[in-house]
Amino acid sequence: MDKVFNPKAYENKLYTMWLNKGYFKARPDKNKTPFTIVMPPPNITGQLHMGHALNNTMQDIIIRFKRMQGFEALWLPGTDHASIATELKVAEQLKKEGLDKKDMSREDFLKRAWQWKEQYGGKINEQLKKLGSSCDWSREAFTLDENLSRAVKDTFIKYYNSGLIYRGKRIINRCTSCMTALSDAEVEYTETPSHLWHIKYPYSDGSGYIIVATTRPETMLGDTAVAVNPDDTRYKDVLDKTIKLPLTDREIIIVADAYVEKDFGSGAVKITPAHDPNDFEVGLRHNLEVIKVINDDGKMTAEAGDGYAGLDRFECRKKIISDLTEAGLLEKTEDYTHNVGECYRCHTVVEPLISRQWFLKMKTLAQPAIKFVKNKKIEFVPIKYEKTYLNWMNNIKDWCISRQLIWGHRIPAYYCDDCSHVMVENDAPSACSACGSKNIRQDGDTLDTWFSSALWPFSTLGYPNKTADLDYFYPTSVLVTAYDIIPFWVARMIFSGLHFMKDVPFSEVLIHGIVRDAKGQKMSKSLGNGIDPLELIDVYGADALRFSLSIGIAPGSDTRFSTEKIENARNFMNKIWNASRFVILNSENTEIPKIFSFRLGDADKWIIGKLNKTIRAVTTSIEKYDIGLAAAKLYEFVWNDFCDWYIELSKPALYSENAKKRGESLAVLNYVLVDILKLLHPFAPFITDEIYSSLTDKNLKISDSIMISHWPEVLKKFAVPSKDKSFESIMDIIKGVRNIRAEAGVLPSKKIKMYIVGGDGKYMCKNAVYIKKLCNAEEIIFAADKNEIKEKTTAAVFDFGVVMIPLGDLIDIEKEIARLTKEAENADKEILRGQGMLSNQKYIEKAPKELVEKEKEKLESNIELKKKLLERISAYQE
RNA sequence: GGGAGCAUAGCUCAGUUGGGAGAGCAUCUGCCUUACAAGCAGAGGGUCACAGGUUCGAGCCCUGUUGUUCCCACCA
Repeated sequence: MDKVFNPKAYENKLYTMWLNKGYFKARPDKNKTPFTIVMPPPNITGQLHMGHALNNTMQDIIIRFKRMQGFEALWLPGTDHASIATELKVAEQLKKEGLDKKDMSREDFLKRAWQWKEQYGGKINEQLKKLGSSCDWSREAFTLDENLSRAVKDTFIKYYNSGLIYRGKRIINRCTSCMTALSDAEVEYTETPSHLWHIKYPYSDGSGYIIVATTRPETMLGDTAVAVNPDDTRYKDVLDKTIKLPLTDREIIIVADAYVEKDFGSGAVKITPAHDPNDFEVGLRHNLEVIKVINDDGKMTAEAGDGYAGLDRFECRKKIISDLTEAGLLEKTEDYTHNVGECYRCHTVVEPLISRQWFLKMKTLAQPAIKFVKNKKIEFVPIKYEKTYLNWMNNIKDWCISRQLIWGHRIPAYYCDDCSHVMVENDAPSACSACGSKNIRQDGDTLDTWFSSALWPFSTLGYPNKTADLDYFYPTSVLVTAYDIIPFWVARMIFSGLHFMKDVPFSEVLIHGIVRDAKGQKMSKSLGNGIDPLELIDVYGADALRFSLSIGIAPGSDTRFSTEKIENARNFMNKIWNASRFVILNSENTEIPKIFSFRLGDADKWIIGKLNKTIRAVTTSIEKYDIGLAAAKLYEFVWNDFCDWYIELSKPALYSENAKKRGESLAVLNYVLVDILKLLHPFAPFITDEIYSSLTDKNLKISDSIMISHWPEVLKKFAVPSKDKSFESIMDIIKGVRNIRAEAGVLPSKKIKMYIVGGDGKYMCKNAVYIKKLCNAEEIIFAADKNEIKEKTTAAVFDFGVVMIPLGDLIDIEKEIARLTKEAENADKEILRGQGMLSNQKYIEKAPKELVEKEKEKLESNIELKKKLLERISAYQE
């Protein structure tokens, strides 16, 4: 083993070894229980960020744990084609070469897109490998793969044939920059300061005007009515009037509709059915004309009229305002802040406009998706996210699934140019099934990327074919993802899985938070506060990064990342490295007996009892997916119990001449160490395997790699640490003496003499070697009679007795009395508290018996402690 | 407008069915003690947001208040 902890020396080597040995591979095995995780596929455009690092660390911890527990553990990786994001990237690249997507054929563009994918698309997978991800790369999937594309076509056709997919003209969100429709989920709203313009709409008969308020005056060119609330008495008499729509030569009507709020603005609303979802509904109810004045590219259409047609929508807005002002029709302009929808990819303001698109009907699909979650066939961890999910599912609207993009799954719909017949089929029909015409063309649109992501848990396992994989690994076990894509992805996988597989896609959904920076801000490109996980791996090592992301996270909560955290994790790795080095170096050339073939010492029993407790805590915590707690328990055990105490306790034996004692001590050290490495392996796979391969104790069952070793089990014999003269009392003495030494300013190198008065002399005598070593004492006199101690001493007082230390001139009697008096006061408080509780009849009756017993014991020990303290104090005062 | 969460040490956060408040970092003191100074030993530091209630007992359960964060809806 290297003297210095240096993760770079072994990380790549080990990963290659794991890959070559095929440890990540999973295959159906009837003798084993499957445990499956499908990786949330990162976008091919993606660079590994801290969110990925957290997400994949959690999955890797779970999958490595289950693998060690003996499950057939499959972690299935892959990437998502990310239509919008990729198309943007490719178009950008083309632009640099002076090319324009618009001038290219579909085939040429696709060729470039695939080239781009080959060149840059695999990057993120290489990054995931650096993190140590133990996924089965032989199964790596891509949403545009042949198999997955077949699944997309198959499901589209099945939906269509069962009437769940329809094509219709609806208001959709249009990104005028990406030039495509977006689903509701793909629109992000941000509060934006703007204005509310109050416009006078004159009646045609010249009898005055009605005032309407709007945030989007340019849409007035497409107004086909003004609506008022039917109960609004102010407008009762104008309902049969018409309005001369300003800046146009059209006359529009006034309708009464309950959608209008009487109390907002003037109580009259301009209705633009082509550019607002609510207006569209009003239009349907009143049979209004639909006039589209804004085009797919955000420019005004010909119908906007002379002077406006061809203008950009925001230019048009300015012109409308100035024209209205000129005409004296602008009543007032108010400052107004409201939510404006933006494209989630490029942040262009989305334009709601009427358009013919493909939709998936959601109401019927949502029903089982709600039921299975409510019945706990799918459980959210933590449970609170069930509400987020149900809230979304209960209020679901039809899903606009068509996109005006090239990079994606082309919609398998064909139109007859002669009779307009629509055919939805797997392969292009050669002739129209209605009129026999050969003039057939395929729909030019592709599907929303999330349509293929929704099939991920079964498309990656072979669907639509009935494969052995699908049979064995589906439904998958747990889905691990951040809360921000519950609607986008989790919800859609659930209804898709239920519809096509007739079974849930996973039985548990583990939701984690997002990684924020040290100040608690979201990491983002625009803020420039993102941290590159690869740079962290380079500096601190992958294990440190993983551990810093695991420790102290609470399920479902956001976590802050800071250099302090990863430094602390790195220090922990260093600690493990050095503790292991200590054990391994001492084991060299030593005959080590089998553990339990000899009588364990009290310290050994203590550490094995602690180990047992840790095994149980870590195992149950990971099983509950409480990764943060599991990591914290391990940290505490390894650093505080094993390193700070047990290794120190083992030194007297290791440095003694007694070969038998040396061997026995090493047997325990190796035994505990190997379990520590195993427990830690899911969190820190590299360092644990590197150390594991250096272990030399032949009694340990060492496999080729810790990856394929067995998860530690609780030893029944030590399940409950024996309550005897528990070793903790020895530790208490050590702590007490160390405290006194520090307080009195005794140099650590100075050897002291100790008298122990009272207590179980035999037990303490047996463990004297530890006290001596850890207190740096040269002489301990047990069961001393305090009357015979003639030296001036300072004392550590316990309920069982007193430890007296002659410190000569270092002793300050005044301070000593003050310290002991304070301790006595504390003991007194405790006594009063205990007596109060125990004299409470109701407490005695209702509290659990063990607790009352414990309370009694405590009271007795405090009374004893106080007595001893008072004795000491009076001895000083004499 | 609807919903969810959070409020505990200077900072970041744990706290498992209610049974004497914890960790890491930071601070202070002393140490190169042959695994580790990326370390060791010791110390200080909290009215568990506020007000009520339930209980023998509340950081934890209930009600309300205040502050704060997020999600959904998108009233022009």
